[in-house]
Amino acid sequence: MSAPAQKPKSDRYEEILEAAAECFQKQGFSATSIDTVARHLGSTKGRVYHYFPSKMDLFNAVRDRAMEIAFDGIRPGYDTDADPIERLRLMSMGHARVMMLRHSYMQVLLDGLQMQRYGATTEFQRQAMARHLAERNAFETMFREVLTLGADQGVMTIGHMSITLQSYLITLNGPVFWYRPRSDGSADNVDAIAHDIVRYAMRGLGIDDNDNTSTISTGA
Amino acid sequence: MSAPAQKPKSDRYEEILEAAAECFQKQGFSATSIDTVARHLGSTKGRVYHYFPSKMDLFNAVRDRAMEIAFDGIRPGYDTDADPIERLRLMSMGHARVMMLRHSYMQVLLDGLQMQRYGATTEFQRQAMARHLAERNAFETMFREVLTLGADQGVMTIGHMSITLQSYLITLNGPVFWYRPRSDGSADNVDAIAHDIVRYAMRGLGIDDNDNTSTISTGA
Amino acid sequence: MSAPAQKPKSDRYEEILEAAAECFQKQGFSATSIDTVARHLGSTKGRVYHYFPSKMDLFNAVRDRAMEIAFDGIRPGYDTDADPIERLRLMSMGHARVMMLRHSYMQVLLDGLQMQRYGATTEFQRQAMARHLAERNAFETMFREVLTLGADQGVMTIGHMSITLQSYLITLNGPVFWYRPRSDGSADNVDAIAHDIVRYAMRGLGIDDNDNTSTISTGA
Amino acid sequence: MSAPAQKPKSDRYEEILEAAAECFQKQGFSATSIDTVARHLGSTKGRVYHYFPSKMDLFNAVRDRAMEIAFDGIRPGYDTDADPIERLRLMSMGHARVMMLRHSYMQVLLDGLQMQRYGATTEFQRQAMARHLAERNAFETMFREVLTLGADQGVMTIGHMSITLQSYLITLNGPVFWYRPRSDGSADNVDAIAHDIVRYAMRGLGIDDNDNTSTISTGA
DNA sequence: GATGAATGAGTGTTCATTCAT
DNA sequence: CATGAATGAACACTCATTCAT
Repeated sequence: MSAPAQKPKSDRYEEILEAAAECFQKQGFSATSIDTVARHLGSTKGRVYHYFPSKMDLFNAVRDRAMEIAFDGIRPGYDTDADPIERLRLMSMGHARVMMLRHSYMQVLLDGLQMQRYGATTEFQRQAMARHLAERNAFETMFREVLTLGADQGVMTIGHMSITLQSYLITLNGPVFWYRPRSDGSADNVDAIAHDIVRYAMRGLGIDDNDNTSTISTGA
Repeated sequence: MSAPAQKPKSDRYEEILEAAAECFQKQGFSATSIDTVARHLGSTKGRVYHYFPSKMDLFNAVRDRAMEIAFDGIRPGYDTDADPIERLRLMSMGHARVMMLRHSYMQVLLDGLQMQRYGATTEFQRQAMARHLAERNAFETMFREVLTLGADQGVMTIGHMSITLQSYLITLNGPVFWYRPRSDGSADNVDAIAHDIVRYAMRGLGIDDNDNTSTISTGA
Repeated sequence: MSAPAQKPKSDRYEEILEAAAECFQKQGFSATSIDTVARHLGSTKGRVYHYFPSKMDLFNAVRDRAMEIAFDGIRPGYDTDADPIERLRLMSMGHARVMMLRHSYMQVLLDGLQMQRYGATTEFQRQAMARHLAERNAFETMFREVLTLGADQGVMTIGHMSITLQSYLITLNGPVFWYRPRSDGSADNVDAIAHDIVRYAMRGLGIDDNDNTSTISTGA
Repeated sequence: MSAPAQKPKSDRYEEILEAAAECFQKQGFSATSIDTVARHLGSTKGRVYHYFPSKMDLFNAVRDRAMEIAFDGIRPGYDTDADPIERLRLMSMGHARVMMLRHSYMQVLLDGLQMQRYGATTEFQRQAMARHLAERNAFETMFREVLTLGADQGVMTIGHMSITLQSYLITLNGPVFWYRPRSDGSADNVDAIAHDIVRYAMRGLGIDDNDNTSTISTGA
């Protein structure tokens, strides 16, 4: 049930990817050196370069993986056979949870979007960037669809679609900026936080569940 | 005394700060070299180092300036003698507008927050970081106050205060991620965009002006 | 016994040698990596290292082979039972032709001579270098012998023997610097070019056949 | 009288150029590291990079300087108001002498010509290469002119012009391959060697001065 | 025999920083 | 004030070589 659809390349590959995700998240692309990643792995650069031909390729691989994870987070909700509000709620909860549970990958994802400025020098890079932007578009479109449906049915209040969509998504993305996973790896009240965020975001669309309670524990 | 509150250091100083803000925004902290900033100024490194003892100090100066700008954006609304909803609206509009009009500085601000780990190597650095975090806290507190007031008066619906506050602020910050200033420097429909964003954000608090129109022009 | 004088090691060995000759010729010793050679073979490094213990050994092997080829080019002429002029002409034609027909190997040979300083680090290396220099000496001596004979018989005009010998040989080597094999592998007018070069070189020794025609076709 | 036509950039610049010429000569382009050059200078890489933006630029600078030197060697003879044979003799003597006296630069020059194979990756590089080839062409053309003149006047015997020209030049270039400057920097019998080489080369064109003596001292 | 993984030393290059002028 | 020179520590990436399989 938890086996990933695509075969996991190799344990080494996954290991490096994970380490890279954490480093890129903690320090950003430029400030992360391949040596840093290698040290994180307890190995030398050579290992990294054996699996990834360049730093940019490594970053792209992390970003691609992150994108997959993001899609996996919303697809169940998107595919549900329900009314737009319920579908949106499920997608949003899925996304908000991923934002916390796969924090490293998600932060890299956002960094990467800001990164058109790092000047895609090579043709290959430009293609990778274009592909990534296309995927982001596809991701946004899934939300846009459901929002449009809700607007048409008169159950959601949407002003300017693009602005509203961006605002809605940025709200769900919020945890990236302040959430820090428990160092002890314990369960955490991720669900409760996600619930609060989604409620706030959906109210912005005029959807109110009249439930004003919060179950977030105040932590340690 | 007609001198402005904070004396404008010197034209040279301001010039460098502005150039640095643009460079840091375009490429991020790590990817920006002092040479880049100097070239942007049409001078050499020497000038920069004459005014700022290190790259980090330059960055801190930009960040401090950005923080000032952010405060300036919300203070008029905060100081207004009006009900919480109106104060919040004014503060939010001010912030959203600054987010677009002073885009460079604001992006640097957000980058800097993610960056608690660019090695606070020196004691001096740690202090600078601490001071900055304190200022950010003060900034948030101004919003928190008004939100608390609104909640107490029953005119705003707030679940978990921290989550809601973060969500509210991140929504206003949204433009940093997708707004690009008109290259021709023309007026732009900043106000219209800000209006839409603020309406969305406030709806999340249960405040609805029932105005569902958008006046955003679709541009050139 | 019908086996050739030097047993052809193995097909694999020859294959690698040939590929290495081409790579070393195209890019020089330093710029050629073992990976490059392997890729040229359509295999991986392992194969190369299986037959040659180090890059330098591979290079030495190519150089040795090149030396053999050079000897093979002049020996028939040298062994001919004829007067010095005819012997010299045959040797020279043989050498000039080899210079074009075995272009890769010959270029490696010249490169190697310039390279007495690629750190003869190991004792083994020093021996290989010494052996190679001895062979080069033997090669030059074959020409020197015939030249001396010609001088003694008064049919060749030779000033300072070493200078003249070096000048004579470098002239024959000329094609290495500008000859490029036809990419379509067609017959080419190698003989005609060789003929012109040899005539020029022999005139320098005061030998003139009074034939001033050239049969070089101007190509496609 | 010995002041160079173009101002000598700066002493540092010249110093680096000279060191680079020696290193490139001794080890070739690929095998020479910037660190090697710096060590040769008794400084660090930084100095080299302060004056030359890249290794390739450094190499190009050396090559350009070498080309100048080569031109300076033959121009007096070329400009002389005399018959073709005398002009050719003067040019050839000049070239042969430069080949020994400026040995490092000249060897780099020849290496550079072989180097089209190092794949000119950047557009800028391609231009530099093209410019260099054009200069080499101009150089060859000066000889070709005089040879054509001599052939027209019936005082030189030239078969196929290109082959003969290349053979002639390669003969003059000969010392690059075997000449080693006296380590004690003493005067050396450069002129005597040049004289022998030029006589050999010109005999190849059917020009004979009937002087068969050599004045080369047998060295230490 | 041959491959893929891994390493460590190096190589070109960048860059923050210092300093003499 | 500002520049140019210089340095040393990184950093991305390459490569000869070794080794387990």
